[in-house]
Amino acid sequence: MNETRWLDAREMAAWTAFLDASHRVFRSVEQQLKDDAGLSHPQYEILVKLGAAGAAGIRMTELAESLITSKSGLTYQIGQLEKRGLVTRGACPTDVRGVTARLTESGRAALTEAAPGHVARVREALIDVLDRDQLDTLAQALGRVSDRLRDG
Amino acid sequence: MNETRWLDAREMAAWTAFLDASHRVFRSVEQQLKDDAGLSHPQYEILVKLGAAGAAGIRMTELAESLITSKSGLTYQIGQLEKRGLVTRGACPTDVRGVTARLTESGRAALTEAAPGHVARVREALIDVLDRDQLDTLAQALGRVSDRLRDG
DNA sequence: GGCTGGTTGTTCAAATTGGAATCACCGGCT
DNA sequence: AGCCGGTGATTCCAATTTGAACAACCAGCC
Repeated sequence: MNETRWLDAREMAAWTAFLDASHRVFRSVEQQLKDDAGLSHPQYEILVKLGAAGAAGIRMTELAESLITSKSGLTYQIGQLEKRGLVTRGACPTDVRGVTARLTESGRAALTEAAPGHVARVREALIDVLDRDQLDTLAQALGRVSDRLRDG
Repeated sequence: MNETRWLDAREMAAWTAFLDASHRVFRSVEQQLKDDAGLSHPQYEILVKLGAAGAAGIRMTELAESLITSKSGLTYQIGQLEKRGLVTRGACPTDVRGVTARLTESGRAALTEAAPGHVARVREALIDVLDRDQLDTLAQALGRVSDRLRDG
């Protein structure tokens, strides 16, 4: 049983800033999307991924992993979006069990409509607050963090 | 209506890394706490704040703000922790309406027990993955982001 | 062919969350 | 003292989240 290596001032500052900023940024983004587009952030992210996937759509499991959410949670949200006509479910060509989600025309329109306000808020909350070097360091550092956790 | 300033590659990289790392780090931390201490991350954060507050305790509203959560959510979680005997509610000396939450002995013990494993996971997921400069930049950049959102 | 371990997506129950409504109280003002 | 807008905390409700259980199916191997 090793002795605990507590966080020093520098490390604690980084951790609390990360915690605090994450909570605040997500809260801010959530608010904007809800108010201006009637979408939750998870829902918006689904639309973005589906938008990028094109006509072929994406498998549920793959989508869940890319969104870093649970499969059951995704099933629920896709259900919600399907009810609103923004998304359709289709059979997967290569696997009978598989389900592919696709954006409808209406869904693509909703995304197009929601995107500008969302980007503006992301700039306001995070991007435009940082300078070029900070952006690069952030991308590199947190990219590394993500990669480690994805593999580990 | 201004034209939308979309995110360029650098900005998009920072945003997606931030999104991705946040989801993954929180998920990892949540998992560790649940498995090893039977606490959710929000609950652990409550214990930490109460631990820092000492015998005087903290007012509910102040605690909610410092945790960046809703008041109703905090009421619920404090209720859960109270059931387990980790926290007590007391009257506020200066305001009859006020409620101050305090850590019990048992709560302090639970915190002491949970802390090492939690810190280890935070290191593993975030801190030890970064070098000194990255930590400093992260703290400075995200600190700035937090401050802006807190005031705005 | 038939078995077996792993995968896919959904369903289920339980826990959590946030916002609106509510009730009691504070503090300044008349 | 009495009024009034604002604050503190809880309650209530609807929406969401997660993991476990489940049923159907894939793929490699005997």
